[in-house]
Amino acid sequence: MTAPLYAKVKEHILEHIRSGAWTPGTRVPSENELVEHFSISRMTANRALRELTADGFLSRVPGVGTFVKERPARSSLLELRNIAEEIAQRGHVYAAHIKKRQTVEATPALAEQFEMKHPARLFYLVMVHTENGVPVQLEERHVNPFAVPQFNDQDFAKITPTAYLIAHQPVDELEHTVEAIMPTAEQRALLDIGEDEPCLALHRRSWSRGHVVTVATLVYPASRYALYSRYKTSPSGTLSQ
Amino acid sequence: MTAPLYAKVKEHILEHIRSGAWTPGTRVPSENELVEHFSISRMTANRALRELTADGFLSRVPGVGTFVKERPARSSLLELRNIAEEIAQRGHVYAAHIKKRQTVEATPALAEQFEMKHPARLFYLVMVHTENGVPVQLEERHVNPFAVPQFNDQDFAKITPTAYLIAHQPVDELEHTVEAIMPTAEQRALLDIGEDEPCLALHRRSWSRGHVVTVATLVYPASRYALYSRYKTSPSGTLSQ
DNA sequence: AAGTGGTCTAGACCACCAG
DNA sequence: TGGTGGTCTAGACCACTTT
Repeated sequence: MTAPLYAKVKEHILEHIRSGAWTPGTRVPSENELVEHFSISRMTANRALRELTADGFLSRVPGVGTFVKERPARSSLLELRNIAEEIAQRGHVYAAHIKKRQTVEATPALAEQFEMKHPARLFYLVMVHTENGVPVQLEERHVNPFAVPQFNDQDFAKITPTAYLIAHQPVDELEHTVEAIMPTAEQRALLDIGEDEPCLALHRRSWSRGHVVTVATLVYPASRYALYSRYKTSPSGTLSQ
Repeated sequence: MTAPLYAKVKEHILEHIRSGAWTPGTRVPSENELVEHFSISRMTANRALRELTADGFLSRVPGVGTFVKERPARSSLLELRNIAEEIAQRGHVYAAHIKKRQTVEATPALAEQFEMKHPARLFYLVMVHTENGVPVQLEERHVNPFAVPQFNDQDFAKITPTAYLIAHQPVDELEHTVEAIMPTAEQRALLDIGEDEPCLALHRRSWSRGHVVTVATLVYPASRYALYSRYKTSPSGTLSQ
């Protein structure tokens, strides 16, 4: 029932990082110090520190010590990740600001994106996600009300649209397009960036049970965000095309 | 100099998986069997199996055994695609222009990217890929000569660096970072674009057998290229996190 | 009952870095 | 020289599954 010792040690260290008590660069307790403090063997302390290092939270230097790692702002391209959690994982403060929330008539272009035969009404949402008060993502999203009727009733200060959609509709298929753009004046204002800063635009469509559920454009200021992915290929290695 | 015992055990198991001798579902040797076979302690065998499990190669069932994992349906925005084939598929004319081809001393930053303990010499290549005569990709690449000694002898007008590397080194792991940038004057000149055009920069590192083989930056003019992916999720659907 | 993985201990030797 | 991480050993107890 009770968690393994190495897990307790990991959690102890993670709490200090998440709370901000141990900032990047801070030296964390050495293996021997953990042995004393928790009355555990060195192998157990070693496992805790080694796994946190593999997870990217710490970096170790033989003969010197173990330190809290600087965590770059990166997001996985392979997964639908909840930006609120991602920011919280970095120990930073997340906040959401809703800018628009309407029901709109689909334009022909939108109807095509939603694979609709006849134009219909769509939920429309514009919000800005901030990390420590700095805008890092502008989200512009249309949602098919037939797929997720309750979508517009949610409090998106409490649950992000992505999290809500994941929880309520199984994602069967995903489409992503990434491009570099120069933001429009309106986008610049919402993200609070200068005139010459390019942005990354991530366009996402997701399907559930054969129907397009949502079409979203996520705009990231170049100076504040990069998309990241890392993965191991299968041993059989059918990676190349 | 010689590799740690747990690493040797991992490599031993990975070779059987890579070669196809142990297919998904196959039971791998138990900890006690590895203890006998390699004359190691159980903790060392345990570490090897535990790390391979964390890496996604194995799955363990207490009281039953350890098994080769089914390859997860893994698709990516960023598969390794051969740009020459991609352009040919569109029925357009592909051409490559080599701009630089040198052997350079690794800077400290590069040595770190290559996970080298001591700086060493690297192959360095800069080339421009064109579609119907228009530059669409600027490729700046460093290659670890220990991993691919013949790399610099190739004729990259006939085979792209990506295609050559795929053919000669199994890619075990890939890391991608995508960001929006304003190109430098040199990049602008090579890509023949105007002053105000942002670009997409795709940074790629690839590993083979635990070593970094190559570090590449691919720069795409925003007006001429976007990254695209579409895929179905696996039936088990562990997509969201 | 025998085998499996999951965890943990109390030592040990080594290479490395600091003062 | 003492502290650090990196590795390894030879035991141990436990919960669990299979036979």
